[in-house]
Amino acid sequence: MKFTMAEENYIKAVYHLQHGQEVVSTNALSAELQTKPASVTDMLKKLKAKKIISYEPYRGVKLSAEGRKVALGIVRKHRLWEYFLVDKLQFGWDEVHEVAEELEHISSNKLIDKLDEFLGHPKFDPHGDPIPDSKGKIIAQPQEQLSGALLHTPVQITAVGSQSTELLELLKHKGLQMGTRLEVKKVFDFDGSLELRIKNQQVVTVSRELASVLFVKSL
Amino acid sequence: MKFTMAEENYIKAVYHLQHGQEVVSTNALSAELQTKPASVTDMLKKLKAKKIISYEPYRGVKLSAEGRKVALGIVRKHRLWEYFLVDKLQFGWDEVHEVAEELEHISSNKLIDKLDEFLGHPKFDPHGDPIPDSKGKIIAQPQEQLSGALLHTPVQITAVGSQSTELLELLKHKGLQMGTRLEVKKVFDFDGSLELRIKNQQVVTVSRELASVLFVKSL
DNA sequence: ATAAAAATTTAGGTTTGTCTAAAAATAAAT
DNA sequence: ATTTATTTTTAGACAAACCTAAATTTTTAT
Repeated sequence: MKFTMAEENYIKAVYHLQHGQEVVSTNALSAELQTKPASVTDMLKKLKAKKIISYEPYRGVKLSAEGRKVALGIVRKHRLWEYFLVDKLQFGWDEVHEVAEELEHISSNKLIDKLDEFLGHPKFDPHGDPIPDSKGKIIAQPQEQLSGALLHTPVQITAVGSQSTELLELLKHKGLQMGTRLEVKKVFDFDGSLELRIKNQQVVTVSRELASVLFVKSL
Repeated sequence: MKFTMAEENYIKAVYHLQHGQEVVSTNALSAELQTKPASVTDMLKKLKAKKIISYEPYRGVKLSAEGRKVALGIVRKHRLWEYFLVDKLQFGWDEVHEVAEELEHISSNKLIDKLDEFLGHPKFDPHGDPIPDSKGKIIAQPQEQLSGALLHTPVQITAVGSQSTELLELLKHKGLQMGTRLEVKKVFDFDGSLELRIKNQQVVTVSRELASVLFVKSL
């Protein structure tokens, strides 16, 4: 089955918002896609007719098995293109998201499989998110939040929870990126902020909000 | 100024059809774009309002200076992507056109300039067509038609006049491709067909129609 | 120079994806 | 358990890009 760009964007949005949630609300989609709730309702009807989602009025929406497959295909394209942009074209990891939003809609499967091969079948994109393989298989990462890390224990940043330019700008400013090694020096209970030491050098403070979207693994 | 995909396709079509011609007709665009003449008229009005073309009802259309710049930008993208597909992803030169038709609409200028650099600033695409540089400068190739080549004079294929799958399929079948060396052995006045010897080996016959869309340079 | 043919434009519709405003359903609060 | 607030859906419109059918202009042929 073929999909328009708009349909693909809705499918991808449902996929992302479904993480953890049982169903996704109309308003959540409206916010994610920057459209009005009424427009979301229209599209949900259309996707339901195509059996991509299951949806009952007022009851929220979730992807069907077929829909999940489609979503994983789009996510695969998005992340492979991001890897390409950073690894081959020397883009900064914080400036690839928007371009990949366009590239992910190029339809050729042959293209994406050849790209995958050219890149050496990478397993993670530049933000640390796993790349689904050509069959839609995706490595489930045991995402450990920085906010839950032990004190004085060296960890490494493996993923960030969003690709908003605002977040990426903040990380850049603080000198944090994928693979950065650090340890938590202090936790302030008042506001949940953390004091980190990066590579045994600079000390930076991160807010509770920031710490909750940074994922790490112990070293 | 920004353009929709449909607008870009019209601009590119006018550019291609304008080659040699003073103005381009509505019907020519309709045929090229596989749409009805009435649809073409609608779009011409729109592009005229945007000052991309000059157009008077019933009088045909041509690109404005601005329109030419836009067209060259699209052509540049198309040909760089084709080069990428063949050179990096190992696509056959006859299977890249359709994918490039999609990729040429990706908007990021940074992307295309980085891609250009990554590819080593190629001057010609896999079909032998020149690639405009980032300023819109394009090498005018002195396109010598095979149908006008001298007998028994070694020449090399430098370009093909169209990217239709039909043409590319035929070339593949005959064992002809970019860079193929050959010489014309005989010209049949009856139907304008040519007998060629490829690399001093096989002998193939090509029709007048085919010979007129193959471009060569003397060796 | 007219009549016939071809090309082009106009007029009026359709589909996709969006919107606003109003109605209906669900959830929250007193 | 009502009332109030929030969420969601319906109804009706709009722009983009296409279509068909009919009218108009230009070109070609007699």
